[in-house]
Amino acid sequence: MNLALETAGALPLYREVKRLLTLRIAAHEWPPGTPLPSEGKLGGMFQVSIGTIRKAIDELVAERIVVRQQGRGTFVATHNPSRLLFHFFHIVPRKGERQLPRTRMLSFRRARASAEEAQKLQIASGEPVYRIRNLLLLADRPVILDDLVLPQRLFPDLTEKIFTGRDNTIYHLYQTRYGVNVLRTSERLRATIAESDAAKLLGLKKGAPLLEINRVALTYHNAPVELRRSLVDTSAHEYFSDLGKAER
Amino acid sequence: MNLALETAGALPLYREVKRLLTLRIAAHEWPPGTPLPSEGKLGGMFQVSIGTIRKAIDELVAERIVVRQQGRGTFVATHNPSRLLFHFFHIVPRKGERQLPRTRMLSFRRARASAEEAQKLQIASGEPVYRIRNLLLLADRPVILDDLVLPQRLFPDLTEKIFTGRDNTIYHLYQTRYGVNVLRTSERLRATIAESDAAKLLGLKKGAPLLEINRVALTYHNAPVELRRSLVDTSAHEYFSDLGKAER
DNA sequence: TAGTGGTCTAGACCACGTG
DNA sequence: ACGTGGTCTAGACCACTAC
Repeated sequence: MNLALETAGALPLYREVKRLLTLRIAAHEWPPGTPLPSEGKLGGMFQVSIGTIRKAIDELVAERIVVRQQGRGTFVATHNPSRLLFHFFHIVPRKGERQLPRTRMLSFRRARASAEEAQKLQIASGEPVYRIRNLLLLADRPVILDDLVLPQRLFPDLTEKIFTGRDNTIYHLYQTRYGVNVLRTSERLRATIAESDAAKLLGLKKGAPLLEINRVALTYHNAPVELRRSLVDTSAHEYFSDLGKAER
Repeated sequence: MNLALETAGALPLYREVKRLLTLRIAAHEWPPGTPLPSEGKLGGMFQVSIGTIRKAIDELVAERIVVRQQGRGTFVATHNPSRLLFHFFHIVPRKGERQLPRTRMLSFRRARASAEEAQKLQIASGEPVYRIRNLLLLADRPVILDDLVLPQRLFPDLTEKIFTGRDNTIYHLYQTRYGVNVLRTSERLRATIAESDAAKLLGLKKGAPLLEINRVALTYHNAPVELRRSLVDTSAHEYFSDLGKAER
């Protein structure tokens, strides 16, 4: 009964429902933290059975776009500290419990995207970007040096003050102030050697080994929204990767 | 209608079906590569509806224990090269297509598990293990130095000859000869510095940066079956991690 | 043509959270 | 008590594979 849908071209009904739901979530019709209409109501809206709605939402749950809570409803995912800790922050102590870092901004500049950055961010070469350098502390010791590149277009009025003033995570800021919801990341890691400036900031000798992480953060429809290069002192911490648990 | 199941203790029916299927797969009732009975037949065997069977198999598919093929059947997963390449081998060229490595064994020894190894492998300290050192080549150049630790109990008659003689991947050998099916891995990464022996084997200067990967390979019920420490020359290669696509 | 998995429906009942 | 998601069922039809 795809009365209201029809637009589909050989796409299974539940995929079409999923596509429409994702579009409306991305358009902030239901902002992060708010509940979707109940499954029954969605079935009425789209003129499909509740089973089809459930199958569509099943996939949104698997992609962490929404979160189900029995007895309460289905909610658009938000950037709370625990989500950040488990899905986006992979640096853990070699011994002991994982913890969230404190951030200290070192610099905030406006610049233009290099050809390589533009390609990775899927913007035009030379488009305005922010370049931000942060030092991340774990247990009050500097462990990570982050260099971020953000398209100015996505974060129009971002200032050093706004960035520093937040009392929550960076991705929470992107989400609440700019409606940019980071859903997943793609990372490439390699070993490198501390240059003099990184060594100084991390309290290491020049030539010490560092873990370099090049990250692209992605939002709905896998659109890139942030580049991040992290240099990590792995003398007391590690990068944790629990792959294959159930990806797609 | 849980006539034949009953054993469940507040466990949803489809989870109980999944548990029983996993047990029987792990017991090699249906070896890797063979099809399960059809969904209809399984429904009859367990006295549940086909929808419940499908939900159980859905989760087995998500965990890559089985693979569905429309029109053919549902098959127990096997270690073919493409599966290895995409799920278990994360080293990719910084530029260019990913490729499978060639392996050259450097040493094969029988030894006893250290306390730390025993703990990670969930065996008794001092239990017999194999220690194997391999050099992995990509595009005919040495890139990875692997040190493996395997419990002898799981691989009773393993010899250097068997290990070297295989013309397939290591995990394929575990599976076909010993019925040990590696399903997922848990890895911890850090940056380190090449010692003299590693440097020599990888064709690097002593003190060059290396990516160190400590892996635990897991089979059904998350039982550990192999420890592996890899040292990777990341001057021309990287570790690729596409996290958050849809894990659980 | 027969058998397999893939989609979709409709309805019953359970478990949980809130008032 | 009510509304939410969670489980389970039964049956129809479609799409693909093999013979």
